[in-house]
Amino acid sequence: MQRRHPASRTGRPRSAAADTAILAATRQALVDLGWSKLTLSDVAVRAGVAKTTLYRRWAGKNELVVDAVAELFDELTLPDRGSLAADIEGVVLQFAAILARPEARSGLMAVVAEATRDEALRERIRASIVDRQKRLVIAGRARAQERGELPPESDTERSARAVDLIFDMVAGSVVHRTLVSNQPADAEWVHGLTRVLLSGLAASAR
Amino acid sequence: MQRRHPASRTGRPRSAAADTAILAATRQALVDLGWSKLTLSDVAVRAGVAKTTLYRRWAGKNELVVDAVAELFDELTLPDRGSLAADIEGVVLQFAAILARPEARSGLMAVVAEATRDEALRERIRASIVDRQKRLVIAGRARAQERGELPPESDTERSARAVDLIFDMVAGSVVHRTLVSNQPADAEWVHGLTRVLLSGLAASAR
DNA sequence: TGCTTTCGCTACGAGTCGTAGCGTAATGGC
DNA sequence: GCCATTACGCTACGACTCGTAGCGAAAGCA
Repeated sequence: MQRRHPASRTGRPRSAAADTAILAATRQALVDLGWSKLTLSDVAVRAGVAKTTLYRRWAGKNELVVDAVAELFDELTLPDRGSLAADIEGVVLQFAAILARPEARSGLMAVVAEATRDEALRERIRASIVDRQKRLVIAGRARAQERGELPPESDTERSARAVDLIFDMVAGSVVHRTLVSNQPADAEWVHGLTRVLLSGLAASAR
Repeated sequence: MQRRHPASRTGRPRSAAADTAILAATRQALVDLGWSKLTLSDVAVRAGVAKTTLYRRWAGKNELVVDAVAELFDELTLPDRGSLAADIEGVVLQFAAILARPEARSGLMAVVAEATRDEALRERIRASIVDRQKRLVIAGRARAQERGELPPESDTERSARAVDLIFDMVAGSVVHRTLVSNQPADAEWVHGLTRVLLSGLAASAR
């Protein structure tokens, strides 16, 4: 994840177990305390390591929480349910389930907020969360094109723009529903979202 | 905005000019310092009031920034451009312009993040920002139904769900595009968003 | 002129931050 | 086995911010 000396072969190696414990402790602290009251001292105690060890590995609270939250989204998979609509509903429901967890809710928005004034942090978020999960949109789109549900797209630039748009729409809608409107992204809501996404407002209203 | 004694007629009245100055100073501090480095002491100096005055009027940083940011969104209007698509594009571009301003970027996401662990703050955000702007969706939908672009809806509950869904999709998409993907919600992007919103993915891809 | 509330100012204890310094532990090279 | 190197645990520290208390002065209203 963060190798400063790619070929550092001498000296005592960093404890991999400490990484795991620290990231887990960070998530638990997010659950118990939330972003604003989370302190690195507290995380260190929970993880059973010294506070200085945290500062040796991460630049600060922002970077630590990004890494801790990023792991949450790695469990996302794209199920094959036979149709584009069903595939979308499946992955969106997984995404919603993650966002329902308190460590994701309080952590994700906070680092995004911090990132508005920190270019390096933005890049870290994009690399370890956003781009990492964009694979789902790409795979789903390709599968739908194979099925004939979406027309094939030869222009790679147009294709990239479409993927970006879909990702912003899907992720943005679920995040806004969950964190701003503060209402559950349950099966019924996801069904409505999928219908609008595929057929548009006029058609989905019948 | 926050009248503790609705009929307090005696004593020295609170300075309305101070409110204006404090909220403006808060926005400027968000521009200069961002959320995390913004302190109430600093805002007090900028506004030319004592720090204690701030604590007499607002419970803390969260509530102050919500009020300061909420004013930004009051300038939103729904232009009548003749078609639903054009109306949507118009209001979304306004929304994007506000979100491009640094005081909105750093303030909005931060208070939303804080609100994940603060029910009262969630309610304050919902009342002074979300529900307040939902009027735009309701008005735009009604106008489209008059034009015949959308079928009329008699069931009020279904109608409310539709409004909520549209609001989450539009606001969420723009916020995600602007703050997470960190790319401009320009005319071309908004055009693509509107097309998917109205016609769906399959149709919009042609 | 009194009564009431707000305002500006100062001072304060409590808590957090990030770092420096030091001795110890765990590797790989020789 | 010994040494160079790096990571670790621990303590202590100055700097900073927080939110509040206490006071006298100011600005309204009767």
